[in-house]
Amino acid sequence: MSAPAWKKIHDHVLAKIRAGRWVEGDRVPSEAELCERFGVARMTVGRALRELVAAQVVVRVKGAGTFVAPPRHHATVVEIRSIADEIAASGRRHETEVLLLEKSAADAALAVLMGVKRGARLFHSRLLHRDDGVPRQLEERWVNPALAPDFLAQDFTRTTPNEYLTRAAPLEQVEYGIEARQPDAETRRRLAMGRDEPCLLLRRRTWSRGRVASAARLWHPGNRHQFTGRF
Amino acid sequence: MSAPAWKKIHDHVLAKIRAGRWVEGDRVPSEAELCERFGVARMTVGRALRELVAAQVVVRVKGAGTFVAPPRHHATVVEIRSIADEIAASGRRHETEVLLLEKSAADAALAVLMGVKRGARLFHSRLLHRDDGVPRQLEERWVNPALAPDFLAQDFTRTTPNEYLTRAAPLEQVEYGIEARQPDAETRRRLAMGRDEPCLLLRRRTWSRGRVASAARLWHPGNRHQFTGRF
DNA sequence: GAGTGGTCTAGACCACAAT
DNA sequence: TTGTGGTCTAGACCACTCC
Repeated sequence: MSAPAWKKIHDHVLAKIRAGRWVEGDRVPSEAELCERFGVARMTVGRALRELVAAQVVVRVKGAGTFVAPPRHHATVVEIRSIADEIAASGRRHETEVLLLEKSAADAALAVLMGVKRGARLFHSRLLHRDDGVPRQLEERWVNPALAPDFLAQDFTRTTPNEYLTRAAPLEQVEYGIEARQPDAETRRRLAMGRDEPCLLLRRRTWSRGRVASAARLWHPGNRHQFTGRF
Repeated sequence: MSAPAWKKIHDHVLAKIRAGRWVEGDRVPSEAELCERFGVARMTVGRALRELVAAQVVVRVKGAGTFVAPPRHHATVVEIRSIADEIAASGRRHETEVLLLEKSAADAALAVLMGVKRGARLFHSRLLHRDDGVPRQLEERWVNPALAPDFLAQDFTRTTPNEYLTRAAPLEQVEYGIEARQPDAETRRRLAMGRDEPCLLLRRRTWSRGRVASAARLWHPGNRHQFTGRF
């Protein structure tokens, strides 16, 4: 029925700080003081305070004490799931049309993007994702054959590049950018977009074993797609 | 010099899982087994495993055991910092121009957005953020006076609404959406944008003490702004 | 030197799951 | 019934900070 002792201490300290009774830089009672105040062992108090450190509510300095941390950085964290997951989670039907799946050679720009030599062989795919039949994402992707040799053999109407690459090349690092862009005529046509409608573009590069595994551009119709969430 | 015992156990288990030696659903050795294996007390093993739970690497079931968690959802996580922080972090100069700072009354749409009655009093601001003199963000914001009564008295050339609101109304929940949009003529002019250039729009609502504290629309020129990052 | 946090031990009692 | 994790105690040693 009742909460664990460490949780009570945790909540007690958190409440004081949230209520503004203790503010940034103030010293929080020491472990010894809290032990006496709550009648518990030091390990129990330690656990409570460790959880507050993890939550960035306090900072602890060995030999000095425990202090209220600066108010948390007020950043918005946006989680972008794969289009297939997102559509499936909404209970709608996800379909993929493979527009292109081929070998290609790196031109100057691609060579820089993929970290390979000019003329190096790359895999290249262009997929159209539909949501209950409505175009929702045009995915253009280049893949390093050394890291994902079976890329061209995948059936992307049944799996997604994302899923295959996650299995084939363990993810080490991701770089991304979100922009608003006017699409070219081909993209506009594929996504069935109106004349002045802009695209929401997500660029993403992934690294595996120290090399660029994949570079993708995900184009979304501006009036039919948003990256959303709450927390 | 040497890492704490709990950290060694933590890393040992993590390495096994990362290497694929133990996969989703596999049973991880019990606390008792790890105690013997590493020659430590149970509390020490417990701490190692608790950290792995926090990292969503394992799940623990009382009475049953510790198991490898499903591989983490392969989503892209985008962190959007406040424009002032972002510019300052780049070592450039951030300036704010206050275009508007006033009381207003909620129309039908705003009443729904802010969760107040039609005609209720709201605070309204429109700020232009510049990056070394170049317009980078047009911020339009409505604020619930009950939660941030001193909003109109702030000097937003010195602080930001974000900073003030963080102090005044402790953040409970955030809802956001990112879209690509054509700006209206006024926005295009303020952001010094070209004719066909789209905007990257971030909408955000924040809750405090169970009520909507603030609703904002942050407009960014599509060719001068991206949400970027890597991890 | 006194106070503080970081870590660790060797027990213990409990709730719960599998058998 | 046995094994599991969740919690807790009453000590301990150490490294560090502040005075």
